[in-house]
Amino acid sequence: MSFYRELRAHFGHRKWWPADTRFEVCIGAILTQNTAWKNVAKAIERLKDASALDPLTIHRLSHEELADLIRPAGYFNVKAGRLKNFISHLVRSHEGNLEAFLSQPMESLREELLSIKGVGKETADSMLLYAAGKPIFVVDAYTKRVLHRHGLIDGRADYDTVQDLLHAELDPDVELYNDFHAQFVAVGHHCCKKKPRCELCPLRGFLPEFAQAMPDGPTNQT
DNA sequence: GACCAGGCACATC
DNA sequence: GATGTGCATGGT
Repeated sequence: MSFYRELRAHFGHRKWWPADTRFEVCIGAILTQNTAWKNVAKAIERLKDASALDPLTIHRLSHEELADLIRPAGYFNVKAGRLKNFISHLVRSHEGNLEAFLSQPMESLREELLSIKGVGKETADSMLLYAAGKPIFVVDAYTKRVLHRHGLIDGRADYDTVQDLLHAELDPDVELYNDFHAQFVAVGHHCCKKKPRCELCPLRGFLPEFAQAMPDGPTNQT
């Protein structure tokens, strides 16, 4: 869709997610819940420095040790529990083998992820798209804010509504979903933060008239 | 010193 | 089912 083309032309390919391994993507997805990525990066760095960025090592750490390592990411007690929940599930159901866990079909994998306490829709979908390479669109605060600021969704639209809209508009293409979501984050950082429509916004052409055309418009041709 | 940042589970009505 | 609250650090 042209909305994506504008962003892509402005920001270039974003090459997401910022992580070296699939496991790091999963850990980052939990740590970034309601938290600035800068703080998450610090926490991940601390895990790396402690040689603790792998399932079995984290599984063996005490709650206190893990919480202390991820302290910079905030909510460290909550998140230590959530990381433990995720890894306990991985160890119990797949002997700690993340590749095996992620290689199952998307539907059952999503259901399994959502059954883990501390993994909600956004966290599950981030893991599905960016760690497992499944074609599912990640809806986060940036996605909603940018779409809302440009008149494409209602401000109170819930997760499923926004995701359904994107799925209906776009071909189920992992590369597209990957980079498109990253573009939302880029424009969210860049200029969609406080001002509804800033002068520099690469999407400034997409205002109400486009919004009206969106629901049933043929916007998914590349 | 407020206010915000790539959520989620749980309590309450 | 909708709405409110706790969780916490670090940057602006």
